Amino acid sequence: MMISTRGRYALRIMADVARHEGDAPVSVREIALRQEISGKYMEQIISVLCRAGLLKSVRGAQGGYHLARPCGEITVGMILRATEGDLAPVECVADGAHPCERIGDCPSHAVFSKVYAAINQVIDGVFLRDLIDDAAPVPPLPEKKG
Amino acid sequence: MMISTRGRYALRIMADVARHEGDAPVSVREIALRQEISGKYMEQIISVLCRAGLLKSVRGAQGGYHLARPCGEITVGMILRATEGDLAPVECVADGAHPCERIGDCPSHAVFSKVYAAINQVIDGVFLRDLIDDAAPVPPLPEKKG
DNA sequence: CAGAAATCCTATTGACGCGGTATGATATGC
DNA sequence: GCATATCATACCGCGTCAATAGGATTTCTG
Repeated sequence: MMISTRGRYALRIMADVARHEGDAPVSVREIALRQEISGKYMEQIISVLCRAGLLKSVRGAQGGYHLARPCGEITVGMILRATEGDLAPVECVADGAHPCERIGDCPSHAVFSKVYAAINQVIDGVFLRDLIDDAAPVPPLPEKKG
Repeated sequence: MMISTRGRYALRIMADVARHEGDAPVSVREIALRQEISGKYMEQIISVLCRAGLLKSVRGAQGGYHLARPCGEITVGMILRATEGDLAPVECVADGAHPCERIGDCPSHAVFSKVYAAINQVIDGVFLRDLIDDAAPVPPLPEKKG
């Protein structure tokens, strides 16, 4: 299990916001209710997603979050990299990596590079749009407000 | 960096043993000298590789390890799974996994399944034989014995 | 048979990240 | 001005990682 809850929650959060996009921003409390994620923990994850330019916030009462870009332009790769960091199987094959000192005598480098490429190909090929299309219809928000 | 030193060391250990296969078994001390890995730590990793049926041990003086099977029959996947566990990106897509309770409403499941499949395809398609063919020629063992 | 050389086994340690909680500051709609 | 939000830190318990340590067991060799 190499993707932690941070990345998994981030996907669910982004999908939730995408599904409920509208005039009103989506608040942490709404998402927490629907997704059953600790609100406080979610704040931290959302903060990362904002800084990564994937969400934008509306402060104050009736505030919340919007997608910063349309869901057809946001990939799973962007979301996971923002929250998990680069998904390289080992450090020395990552994008901006300093090559390890054993390269040249490293039998495994080629394999890890292939793994890295395979992972990226998948996560960069799936968009947020695809996630919400595939998924089940919008679950009802518990009408606690009325 | 989702593959820890255990898995990476395991690959180097297996490659080292494969390269130096012969009548005499390969000892921890030899490997430690060539690969610059802590001998004591290596013992633990090797112990796992033995239990996984990838290495077999020869006990006592002049003992050491042999490949349990020819290097054309050992895949990178076998080695990594033995030392790292299943390389599933999340638990719920692993082979014998109990499906998570949110399946059906989980937008990410399909993506993670694809990632999982892509990883397995790579690591199950590369054999120990390939590793030692690709790599640099056998490095000399420091002649400390003479 | 004694001892050296090796594997085997288990316990311990320090550092670090993960998952979450707590507290408070700041901004804003009503 | 107050409730409702986001924003920013600090903190904590826990498990894993990467070793280290110490000793028990097996076996070749002289």
